[in-house]
Amino acid sequence: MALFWCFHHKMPGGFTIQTTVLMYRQLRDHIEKISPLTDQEYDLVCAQFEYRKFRKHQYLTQVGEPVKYHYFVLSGLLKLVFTTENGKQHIVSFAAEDWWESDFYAFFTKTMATMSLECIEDTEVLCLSLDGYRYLCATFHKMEHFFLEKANYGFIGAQRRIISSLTSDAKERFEQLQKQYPFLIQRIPKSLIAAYLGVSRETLSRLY
Amino acid sequence: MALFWCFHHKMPGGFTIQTTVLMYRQLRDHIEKISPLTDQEYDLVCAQFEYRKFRKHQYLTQVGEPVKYHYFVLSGLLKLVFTTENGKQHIVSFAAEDWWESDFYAFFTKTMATMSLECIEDTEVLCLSLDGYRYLCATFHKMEHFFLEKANYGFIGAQRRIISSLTSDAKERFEQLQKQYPFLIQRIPKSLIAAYLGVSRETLSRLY
DNA sequence: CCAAATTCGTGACTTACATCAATCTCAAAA
DNA sequence: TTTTGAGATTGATGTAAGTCACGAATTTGG
Repeated sequence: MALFWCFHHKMPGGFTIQTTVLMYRQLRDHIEKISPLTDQEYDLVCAQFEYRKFRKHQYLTQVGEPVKYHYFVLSGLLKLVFTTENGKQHIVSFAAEDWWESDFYAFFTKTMATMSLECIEDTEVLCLSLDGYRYLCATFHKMEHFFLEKANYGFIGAQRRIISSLTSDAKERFEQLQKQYPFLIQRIPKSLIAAYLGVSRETLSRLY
Repeated sequence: MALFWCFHHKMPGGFTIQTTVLMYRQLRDHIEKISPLTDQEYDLVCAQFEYRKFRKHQYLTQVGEPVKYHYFVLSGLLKLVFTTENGKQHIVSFAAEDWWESDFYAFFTKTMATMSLECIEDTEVLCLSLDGYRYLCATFHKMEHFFLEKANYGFIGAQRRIISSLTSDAKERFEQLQKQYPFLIQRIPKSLIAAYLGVSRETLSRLY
């Protein structure tokens, strides 16, 4: 039952009983910004998710392995990383609270991951399997609508980033990031910001 | 009635009566690769679209104006262009047959366009208004599913392009484009390819 | 058909950024 | 305390690609 199945999880403050309620509220609030649901509907929605906790530096998915889940981030911070043959890491995106993240191509097509998903901080997520995703979309028109809205805005965001890389130099791209996600600059080592912006950490360091 | 409303359109060969049937089939075939529809359903779907024809160099939407439509390309070729203050044009994407294109942010939020959508060739499109889009999504779960699939793959494609710009130099990006859309290289002036790849036309010219 | 505009290629020079390497700080571990 | 290691900074040098300039080839429109 959705209301009970992560009862054993310990909160930072030592509370246990509140956990599922928090998860419940956070995901529900998030979904209901787009698609309000009845209690019964949300119970069925919630039942498709599995709570998991990861520690800093742990992998949620690794290159070459299947991508079993689409992740909703409850707390913490993730990076989606593409690594080139020469071993250089490039950050495709970050994911903080209330963001969805996965290697989508691998997830949707059931192929092996080409990107790894790793924790920058200790992170709590809700995992949604492909079957669960399909079940939600097929069963609840509202949920398909929700995911469509998310996908549309995800696409728009990705297109913005493409425009940014086409039109702006390193300094401008950094300023745009700083403006859009100021909290990232604080929480993340500069070398990761550089790997996201597509510049070397030395160059980024010289931009101040 | 969906079957009749662009009867007056002239085909290249001089045929007229076939036009609507072709449009009918092309959009229907396209949608039914994802979501099969009954004849009645498709009639209602089709009724939301408006046929239009544009000539090379014409604008479908211009910067600063509202974006009234989401466009489905029947034939021809479009470019979605972002222009910087210094007047340089950057190509956000191309759209050929069976592609969907628009300034999505402006379209969905009813704000003014930040990108222009222009014809590279004479182009036939089917125009879908925001009301039409919402009607289709709200009325037909299948159509919401169709647009979700499109949006997901659109996002994946945009993310691929981001990865390409993070990891590859001009030559590699060109080769990737050539591999993925070989027909574009033939149909489009190299200067536009360059504006898409994010290199100067001189540099692109020297890559061969 | 010719004139005008596009398109493409190439040389000379400049620039933004990468790379390599050496410090420097600071916090956590031993 | 000393040690370690991650992160940030700074300098010297190399290189991919931008910019400016010119001209040839091709396409387009009147």
